[in-house]
Amino acid sequence: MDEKPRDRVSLKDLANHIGVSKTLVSAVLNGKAKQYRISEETATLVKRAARELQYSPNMVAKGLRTGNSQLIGLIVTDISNPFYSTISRIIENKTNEINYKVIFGSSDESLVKTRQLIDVMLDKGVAGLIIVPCEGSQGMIAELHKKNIPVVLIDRYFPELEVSYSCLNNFNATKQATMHLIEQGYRNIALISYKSGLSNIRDRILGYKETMNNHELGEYVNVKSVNIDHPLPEVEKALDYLVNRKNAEAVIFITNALLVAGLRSLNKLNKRIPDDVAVVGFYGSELFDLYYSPITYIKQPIDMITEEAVNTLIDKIKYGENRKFSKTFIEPELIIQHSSIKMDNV
Amino acid sequence: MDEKPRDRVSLKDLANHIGVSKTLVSAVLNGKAKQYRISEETATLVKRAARELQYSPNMVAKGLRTGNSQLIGLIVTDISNPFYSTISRIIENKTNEINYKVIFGSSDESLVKTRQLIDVMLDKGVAGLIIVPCEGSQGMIAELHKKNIPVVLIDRYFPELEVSYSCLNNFNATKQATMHLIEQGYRNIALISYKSGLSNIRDRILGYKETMNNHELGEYVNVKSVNIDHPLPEVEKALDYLVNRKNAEAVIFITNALLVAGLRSLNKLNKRIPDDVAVVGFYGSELFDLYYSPITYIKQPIDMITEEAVNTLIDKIKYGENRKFSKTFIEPELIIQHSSIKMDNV
DNA sequence: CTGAAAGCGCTTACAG
DNA sequence: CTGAAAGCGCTTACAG
Repeated sequence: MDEKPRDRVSLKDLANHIGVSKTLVSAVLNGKAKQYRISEETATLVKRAARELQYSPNMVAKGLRTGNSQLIGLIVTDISNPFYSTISRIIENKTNEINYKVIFGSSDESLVKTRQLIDVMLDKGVAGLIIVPCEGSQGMIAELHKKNIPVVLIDRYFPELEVSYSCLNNFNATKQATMHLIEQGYRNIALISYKSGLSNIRDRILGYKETMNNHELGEYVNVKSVNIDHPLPEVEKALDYLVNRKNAEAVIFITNALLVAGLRSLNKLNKRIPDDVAVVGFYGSELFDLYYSPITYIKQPIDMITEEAVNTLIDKIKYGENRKFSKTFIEPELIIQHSSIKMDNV
Repeated sequence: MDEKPRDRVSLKDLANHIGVSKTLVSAVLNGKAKQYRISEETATLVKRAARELQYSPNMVAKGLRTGNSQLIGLIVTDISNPFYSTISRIIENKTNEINYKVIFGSSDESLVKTRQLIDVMLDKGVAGLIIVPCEGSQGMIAELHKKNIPVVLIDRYFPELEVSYSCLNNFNATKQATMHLIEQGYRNIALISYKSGLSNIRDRILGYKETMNNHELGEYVNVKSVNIDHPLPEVEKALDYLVNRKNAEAVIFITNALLVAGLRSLNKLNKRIPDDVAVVGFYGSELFDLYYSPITYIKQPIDMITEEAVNTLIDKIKYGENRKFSKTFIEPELIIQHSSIKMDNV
């Protein structure tokens, strides 16, 4: 109950200690000594005292006065998901360079949570936001943009919005994967996806479909979309149907979680990879390299995607270029391993 | 360059709009209407206006005035590490309930970075800190505690410090693992560890050694400690030595990263699990269940460890109980799978 | 070259 | 029941 004060020394303390005004100290410490034509000696005096008394400015007060909080808000789907925690780490590194800190929140794909997160982050005075937008959040995003709050989307975008974003080229991702399987000699190629209207999912499906059609394999196009919350049972059912009934020779899983569910299911169905069915995954843990059949997967250059997003946001914050609309698609890379190699060819 | 103002309505705006004082509005909105004996009608009037004008308080200003930032600082080793990102998520959930946000930082086991992170977090006015302390950081931690800043350690602790912490019972973790292997009939059991003086590593080694000694297997005690930065080559060398030269029948890997390196190495050395060598891991990804020999591992109840840490911190913040010293060890759980079963027994 | 004053948006004694 | 005033720790015109 008795909260002892944390005896930090304030600007005032420091000024009193030296016997000058707060204005002076503030100017010196903010590197404006020259601009204010403050004498060398006074400046060094102030700097030394600041060091000796271990003065460090109260950023809250500074933020209130200048309107600059040096804080960035990050809203992801779930920080405990390795993909998003990797993004977080890269954002941390990039923003640390310019002395910003990031506060984060997980939306769990919920509109309500997204709204709450945006609100409190704004209340905390974030200078800008990096958001992995959930389905149906275009209204909120547009609103932010209209209020002239710096915001950039990552991982997903809304084509109808002129809000900057940085994403994987998801269309090319599944195009590459499908091409690779076709080149291997597979014809009956299926794809397992989520029920979702998000841009990344949509583009991944599109890349697959168009590639199939362009190779006159339209008759084999087969997309099974499962529930995002508990994919396992539905993935199992879908695979049973695709492999046992439709004779699918290869399956593309368009997220990491779907791949995990897929591998479990294929084991259960007693299907060997790639002998019974070839597999291509997405993103992927290094652990898939240790699998009995190392998994071919689409690699996302997360660092490039994220760095682009951060750079864009910083530009907006620093130069107020919120009207500048930048869209970035980073190209994927297909890592070919054992799981997608047609054994007949070997 | 022309930064448009973000036209948020302030307390003053709101007060002027209704035609009352800021004091009044502030009191009502903070639920102190009764305390200040403000009439029902005025109160409802204020509340309605607040809603209509979409007033939301500037937490920065509020924080400056009250000294309460509603911000918690979290310092982990690396936010992109799944173990720490899971911790982050749990902290997020717990703190959201009481309207706190968390700002995070990764120390990379570096004292310099830890120091920097602590400093800026303090500058940002965090109400308290949750820290995974790196080796040699006891000085900084002690300093924080002396300054009466609420801090609780997680995952690791310093026995010489009276600073609250919440950790796994690491001693029992390896004790359980070792016991299990002994019960299976293994005698020549080795352990692979990091070169580190951190409490969690130390306790894990201790649990193994004591258990071995208590079963008169002291002659087999064999701890190989590798460099934390690039474990793979050293793990491979260690395993070659342990298995091929010392005839180790079972190996305990005391972190997730070591296990991954271990599995890679055993593949390379053409050793089958558990036929040639039994394996027990730590923490563990769900992907290990999919391995050709599903891995036995020590499970950390991360949620319990983390929730305890958060609760402790919140108590300190709310009730100023920084003198209360709480140490918590959460018991591990051994998940027994295929990799540690002695085939002779089957 | 240096300082007094106002103000960022709040809360909190205090007065009436 | 309500409001004027001071102050949290800063920065920034402005005056000298």
